[in-house]
Order: sequence, then C-alpha cells, then structure tokens
Amino acid sequence: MNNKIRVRFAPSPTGNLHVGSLRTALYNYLYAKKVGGKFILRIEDTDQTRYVDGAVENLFITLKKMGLEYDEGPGENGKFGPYYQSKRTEIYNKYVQELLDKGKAYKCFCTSEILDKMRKERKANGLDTRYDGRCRNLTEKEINDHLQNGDKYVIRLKIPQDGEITFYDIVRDKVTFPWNMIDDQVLVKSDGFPTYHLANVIDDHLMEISHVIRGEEWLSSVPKHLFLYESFGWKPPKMCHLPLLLNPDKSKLSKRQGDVAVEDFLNKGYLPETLINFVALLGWHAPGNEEFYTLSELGKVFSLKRINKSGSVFDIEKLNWMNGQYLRNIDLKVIGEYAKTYFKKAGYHIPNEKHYLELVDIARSRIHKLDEVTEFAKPFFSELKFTDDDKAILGTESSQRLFKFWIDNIIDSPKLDEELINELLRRSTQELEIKGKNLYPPLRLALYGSAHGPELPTIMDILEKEKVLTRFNNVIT
RNA sequence: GUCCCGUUGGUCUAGUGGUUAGGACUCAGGAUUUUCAUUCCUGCAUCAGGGGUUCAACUCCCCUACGGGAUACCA
Repeated sequence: MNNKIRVRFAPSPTGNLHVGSLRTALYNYLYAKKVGGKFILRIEDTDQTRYVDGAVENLFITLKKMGLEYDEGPGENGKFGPYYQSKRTEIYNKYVQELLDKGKAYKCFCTSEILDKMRKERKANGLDTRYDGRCRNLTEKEINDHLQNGDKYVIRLKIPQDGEITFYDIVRDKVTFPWNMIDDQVLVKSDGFPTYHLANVIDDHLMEISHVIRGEEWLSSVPKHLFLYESFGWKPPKMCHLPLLLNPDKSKLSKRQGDVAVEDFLNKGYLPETLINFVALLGWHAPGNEEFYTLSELGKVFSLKRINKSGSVFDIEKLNWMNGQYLRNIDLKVIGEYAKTYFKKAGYHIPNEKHYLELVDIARSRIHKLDEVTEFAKPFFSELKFTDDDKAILGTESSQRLFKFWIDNIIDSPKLDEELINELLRRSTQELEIKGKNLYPPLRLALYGSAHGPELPTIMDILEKEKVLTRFNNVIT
C-alpha cells in the first residue's frame, strides 16, 4: 500500500535485548504495519570491542518470540543487503573518500593521550570538551609525514563553526542547536571501522529509510547526521525521537535497578502478549481509555503523532497486574503450553492433560507471573508438610470424625465426582453436625496442605479417589 | 560546566481557551465467595511555581525550579 515508507530497527548486538529497545523495535514495526510500509532489521556491529558472542542469535529469537517479524534483514535478504554493518566497510570507505575530497572531513592524528590532555585543559578553562580542531588545517606535507611515520589516524567531520541548525522531529516538533556546540565527530576509527554516526547515515540513505524512529538519546546527534546528509547531497529521512524508559527514580532505565532484558522478563513468566501491550503504552496512547491491545490491534491504531514527549517510569506493579489479566483471559490451553516450561523445571511430571489444565486454571487467578505456577501445583506433586498449628486443627475430635466419615463413604463408591462430594459435604453438616470453619479448613488442610486454596471438588478431582483416601488416612491419628 | 529536551494524582495516561479534569495501577474500606484468589462497588489523591496574554488558562507566551538526555576512536 505504501511502499515508500521504510523504517528500521538497528540494534547493536552487545547483549540481550533491552525492554527500551523492544519498544523502539515495536514502534517501528507498528508504524510500518499501520501505513503498509516495510520494517527492516539492521545489525549495527561496528564496535569490535563490544562484540558479544551469540547476541545476534538471541536477538533473532527474542524478536520472533515477541512476534516482531521483519520484512528485510539478515536471512531475509532484500536488495539492500548486507544487513550487517561489519560487512559493509567497503561501502563506507567509498563515501568517506567522497567526504574527504569535498573537504567535509579530515584526517586527525591526535592520540588519546593528546585528546585527554586537551579536554582537561578546556574544562579547566571553563570551556566545553569538544575537539579543538587542531588537525583541521594540517598541510599536505604534515599529513604525509604522519602517514610515512605510520601514525594512526581517525577521520573527523568538519562541522560548521557558527550559526545554528533547526530541524523538525515528529515527537518534539522544532529543535534548534547552535553549531558551535557540535563536536567534529569521528567518522572512522583508527581500526578502520566506521562509527555509528557515519554508518547509520549511509545505511539509512542506501536502504531508503523514510523515518528514523529511535530513542531520545540520539536527539543531540541529529545535527551531525543532518550535516552528513547535506554533505552528500542526500535528502534526510524524517526524525522521530522516542521518550526514554525510566527507573522508578526517573533515571534512564538501567540494569542496576532490576531486570531490563526482554529475555529475563520472559523467563520470569511474563507473557509476550503482556510485554508488547505494556511497553506499547509507555509513551504512546490511543485516544480514550482502552488499555488492552493485541499486536495486530496496535498495528491498526498506532500513530507516531500520539507519542508522548516525556519519559515514562517502567512500573513493575502495573506490569504484574497486566500479566495477571492476560493469564486469566487468554485461552487456558495457550497458558497451559506456556506453563509447561515451569513444570519441567520443577520436575513435575504432567499426569494427564485434563488435570493439568485444571491445575493451571486454579493457579492462574492467584499469580501474576507464570513462574509462580508451580507453587500452586506443589501440593499435588509432593507430600504435604504440616505445621504444629495445622496438626492441631487436623487432630481435633471433630476433624477426626470428619475424616473417618469421608473415608467410609468414599471407599466403596465407584467414583468420586462433584455430585458425591457435595452430598458428603451436606451430610457432614447434617449427620455429623460439623459445619463452617470446622468443616472446610480441616478437609482442605488434609488434602491440599493449606486451609486456604481452591475449591474442594477441584482439589479432589485432580487428586483422584486413591490419593484422596491416602491423604485422609495420613491424617488419622 | 555547556547544549538540548521535558513537567496532568506515588506510577502509566485521557483531555479542552469556559469540564464536578476522565480512565488504569497502587493503597484503604466494603460486597460476593465455605477459605484464599478472582470479580464487583466505594474512597484517598493531580494540572511544578511565578509572571503575562485573554472576559476566561491546566490548555497560549515568558521566566524560575525540578527532572532527564548528550557532551567517547560505544551504540
């Protein structure tokens, strides 16, 4: 429908996918869906020192689990590949030469020691810490001497020295920066690899990206990028900078204050559906009060224009609540599938599907994260342990009479179904004159190990007749 | 320090030049349930402050405060 709209998610593979990055990916994806454009994945792996083994593979897996399938990217090669920046160095080299030829960039031979010293001096003089441009005007001879010496160099952008630049951001509208605050950005590192700024601009142009949707931390780099586009004579894409996700103390969401990796949330039993829904609502909202959306619903109502300007705190409490809602409302069989991982981990063998689903069902209304599911299944899979208080309740005269009565009445009946259970409950009250807190708590305690919990018929159904009898016999003194 | 961006209850947010400023989470109380949980109802609490503009400002403008981001041969 709109083939001109092309957006991209361009993570660098330095670890697990961060929830902030998930939201960036999601917004890109949703915008593409909304307008019928293309969603592209590009791997920004230009920093050799930060390379993390397996990070790219994890990224693919996580995106897939989240349902964020890309139209173009690694393994889905469109005509704009390769989609790994580490495989595009030759492309960058060509364009860097063009910049050098045009006088928009220059070789800088300053070592990191020189740079450190320079920054300290500037700071001491109350100046900012920009590069002072001492290599800007080296003569041909000076450059050649350095090269002959085998001196390492970087290539820097020759940023204008005065005036200001104003651009339009979809979220923030008009933004202005004075040029004299912008650093002569390094474009090519001494190892020959491009920096983010260079690679990003070239790739976005070559891949015909129409909208750059990324985190706000990039806003202050926009002037450099725009200067690059201008230097090449290219039309820049539309800019859209997303507000940051925040810790409870309002700083940028970070690992120090809890989990931030999507994978961690998944492992704890937050559903992909929840994560997508929750993260979508951090910084964006449709008109009105609706809070529940599936991924495809979001793709219909999403709009860049409705993205907020201010950062949002990632509130675990609300995430928990929302996950609880999803656990209760998604089809039981689906939840059952998700839950199997945790049963396996706990070493609980699933006896039969019907009882298993009953079990998941009683747990789902009591938990917020799926990793808590086995806690509610535990009484069915291991021997019950009683505290002294429990024993006191189980040992009373009326409790004992109650257990014997139930054993006697269950033992010869062909099956233990809800009808029989309700009848026995009734007769316990009528014939034994045991009722209320002398009736239910002891029974539940004897069978489930806790006075609180699921309904008796449910417990007995899952336990089945044999085990019910065993457990009653266990508490007869 | 400098530059940039932001500010509706504790948190996520809806909203308009004239509203009793709406919803959700949390918290408190209550109802339902044999219990727990679920569910439902009720309540607490907000337009950062100060100046303008205007008949009228939470809404538009300016200043201040506060918060955040950027200030790397990381992205």
